[in-house]
Amino acid sequence: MARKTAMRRTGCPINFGLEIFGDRWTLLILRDLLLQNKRRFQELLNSDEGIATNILADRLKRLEAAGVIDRSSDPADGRKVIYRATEKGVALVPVLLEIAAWGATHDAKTDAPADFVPGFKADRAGTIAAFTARLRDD
Amino acid sequence: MARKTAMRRTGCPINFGLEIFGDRWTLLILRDLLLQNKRRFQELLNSDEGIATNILADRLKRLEAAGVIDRSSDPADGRKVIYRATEKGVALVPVLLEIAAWGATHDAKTDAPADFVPGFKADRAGTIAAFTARLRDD
DNA sequence: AATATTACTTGCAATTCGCAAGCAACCTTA
DNA sequence: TAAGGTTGCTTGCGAATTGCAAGTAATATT
Repeated sequence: MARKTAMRRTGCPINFGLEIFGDRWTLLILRDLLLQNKRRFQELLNSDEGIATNILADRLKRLEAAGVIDRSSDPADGRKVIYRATEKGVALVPVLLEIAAWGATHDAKTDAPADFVPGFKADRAGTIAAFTARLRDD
Repeated sequence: MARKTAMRRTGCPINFGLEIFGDRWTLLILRDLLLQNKRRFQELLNSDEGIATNILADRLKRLEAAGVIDRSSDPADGRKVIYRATEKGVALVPVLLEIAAWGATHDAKTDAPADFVPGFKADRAGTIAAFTARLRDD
C-alpha cells in the first residue's frame, strides 16, 4: 500500500477530482460519511457493497492525505477511530446528490425512495443544506 | 476485454452510477463528449491526460452498453466513427459541472478559467442549459 | 487473567492497466 | 489503379491494483 506521490495528469478540475475519488469505492465511503452519518471503520465496512478491509484502510488514508476527511481517536473508547469529513469533504455533498439523482432517475430498480428525485428537483438547495447541516451538528 | 455481465452490488443510486463511471477514465471521456463537444475516437484519444487506445475502446463500449452514448459511422467518411451522448448521457452534465466546480474551488493550481466557479454559482441552471443546448444543436 | 472488539496489516492469487505493436477498413494522391 | 496515409480499433505482455483470507497490536470487558 505504498503511498505513491500523486502525479498530476493535468490541471483540469474534473481530473483533479478523479485523482481523489475516481475509483469504484471512494465515493461510496464518502456517501456513508456524508449522507449516512457513519463515523467508524466498522460502520463503513458494513456497507452493503462489501468493501475489503485493506481497500477501506487504503482509501481512508488517501482521503485524509487529500484533506477530505479527518481522523481522530474516540475519547470514550481508545480502540475506536472517528472519521469525519472536513469542509472540503462536506463540499462534495452536491456531487454525491447529483450522482444519486442521476442514478435514481435512470435505474429502473433503484432502491432510492420514490420521493427523493422530485424532492431534490423541487428544492435542490434545501436538500443540500439539510445534509450539510446534519454533518456540522454532531 | 471480455465483457463480464455487470454484477450489481446494490440498488443504491450512487452505486449504480459508479458501476458505469467509477474509474479513472470514464468521466474524462464524458467531459470531452459533453463539455468539449468531441465526437471522434482520435479527438478523445488526444486529450491531455493521455488515455491508451485499448482503454478508450473498452470504455466507449461500456458506455454504449450502458446506454450513455451512441455509436454511428460518419456518412462522409467511412473510417470515422461518431460518438454522441444519449439523453441519459446528457443528464450527466450537472454531475460533471459539480465535480468541476469542486475541483476548481479546491485546487490551487487549477486550469479552470477564473470566472467559471463564480459564474456557475451565480447561474447554475443557466450554465447547465448552455452546455446541454449545445449538445442537442449539432 | 482471559476473552472480545476494533482497526488495521500482510500474503498471495487473480484481475485490470498501460505501453507498444499490429491490423483491417477506408480514403487520398498520383 | 496502385501506393501510401488515416482511422479505429485489437493483441501481447509486464506491471500495478484488487479482493479474499488470515494474521496482529492496542484497547476494553468480564
